[in-house]
Amino acid sequence: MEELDSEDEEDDQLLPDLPNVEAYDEIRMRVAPNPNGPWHIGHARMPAVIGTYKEMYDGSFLVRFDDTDPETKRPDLSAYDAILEDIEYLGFEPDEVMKASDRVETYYDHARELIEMGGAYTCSCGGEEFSELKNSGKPCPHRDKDTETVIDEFESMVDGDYASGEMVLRVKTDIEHKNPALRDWVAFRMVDTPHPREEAEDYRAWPMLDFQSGVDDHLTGVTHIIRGIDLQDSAKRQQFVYDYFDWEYPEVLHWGHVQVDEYGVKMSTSTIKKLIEDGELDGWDDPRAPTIQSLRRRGIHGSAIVDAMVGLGMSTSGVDLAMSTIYANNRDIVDDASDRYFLVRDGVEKAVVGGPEAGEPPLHPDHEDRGRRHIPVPGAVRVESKDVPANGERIWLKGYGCVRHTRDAFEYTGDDISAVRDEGVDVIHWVPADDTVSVTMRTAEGDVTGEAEPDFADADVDEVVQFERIGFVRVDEQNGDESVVYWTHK
RNA sequence: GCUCCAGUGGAGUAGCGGCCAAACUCACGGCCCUCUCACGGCCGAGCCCCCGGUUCAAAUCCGGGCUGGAGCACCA
Repeated sequence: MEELDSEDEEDDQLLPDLPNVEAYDEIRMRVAPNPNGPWHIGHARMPAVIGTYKEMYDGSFLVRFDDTDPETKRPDLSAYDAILEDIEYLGFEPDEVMKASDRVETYYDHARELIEMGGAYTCSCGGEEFSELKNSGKPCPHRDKDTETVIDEFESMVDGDYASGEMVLRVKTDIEHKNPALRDWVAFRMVDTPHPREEAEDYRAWPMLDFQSGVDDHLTGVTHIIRGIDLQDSAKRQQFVYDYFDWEYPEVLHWGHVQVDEYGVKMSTSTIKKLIEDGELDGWDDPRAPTIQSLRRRGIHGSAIVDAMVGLGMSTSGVDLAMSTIYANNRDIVDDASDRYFLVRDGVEKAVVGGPEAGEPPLHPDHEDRGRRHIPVPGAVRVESKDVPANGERIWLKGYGCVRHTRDAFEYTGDDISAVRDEGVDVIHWVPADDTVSVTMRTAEGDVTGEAEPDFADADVDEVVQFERIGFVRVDEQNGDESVVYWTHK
């Protein structure tokens, strides 16, 4: 019974326990992005889960930019900082930051050591040629070169004496291994294109992910690796290197791919980059882009994203993340603080006959103490065309009173709320016919324009407000009678 | 073809031998509250992929199948 009680206390933990935590003094993890662009929403899962585990175990994590491909997945120089900013916005602080392209000499040293141990060989087979041998479980003729030749050829690789494709260094694994994915994989290859970072532009022999990452994980004391199922075989590949060096492989967990609904744009860094280059998107923070920067500009809090990502758990199957989950999380955070205003899109002007000179709805229905807005009625108001009642019918202008649609005007019929409570009159939002604030609302479906009530000019840039009956928005620009807002969610 | 991995309401997760004709979050529908279609409250919705087996007892264990995903790159 005592055992049950003590277990109950940890019953509501967010994520399943990491394996074998007792074996380590400190749980250490890493986030290893390729800096080929700012992050899309799916990337948030890395810091969200790893950061949460860090908190659970009072551990640490480092950010390591795996930027060892200057060509195919060429690093974007601005992405290094952009990614670190994304992580900070999500609410996490890395304990350390490093770049693989700063550590190339370390990889060379380990390659030399591996060669000395007979664990690697230089190979000049063409890709297809080798693939055929490999698939039939046959070694290539280079496999049995003597160590000296291998060292010489590797140094030539390091010196940049070969062109791309001429020579690689392979790890000697098991050419007959039942899983073809593990047979004698490439550890280093030649790349003609210089690395975009000045510090690394002279290197031509670049390590492949499995070598670089395997060496780094050990050298940086990583105890737990969490990565996608696309890297399922990586641990098994890297195990060969670990065996040569007599290292202990960290614990590994894999998760499936995250798919996000609601976007027309494919969630891939290269796709988004192309759309921006082609001018289809205005930038990484375009509201139509499925990126972290975009959500940020829309006024979504990092923790709303993090909670949704953590909620996906650690399943290895592919998962669909509904944006509505992020929105619901964010609404929880934002609703109480957001002041209310009226915005009328697609407005129709109606003269108001009779009635007071202004309406005064509260800034927030649950917080009368915040005060009221003042919306003048200069003889006419503007309402959304879909809200105009049929002729002869009544409608309640929120914070103002009841009007009847007669001929082409609104005739004031009083402020007895029983019209709404007992007689079923609908309540709508409205703005004065003049002196409104022109608003451009940027949404994932494109820009929407409208007129906001005068007091909306008081809303500060960066503030999240709710346009009643429309949704929440983040104020992006305020210029007196003109304003740009970004759609947050309903 | 070879090798891995997974399969619980619309989405996600939890449960991992009896307390489970299944819990939670989001979505959806309905009702209530409300001068917002926000917030809040209540209700609805699953034969736990299939077939066998083990067991007094299976969503939970075992075998087979089916379906889905991933890898077999000089990408990460």
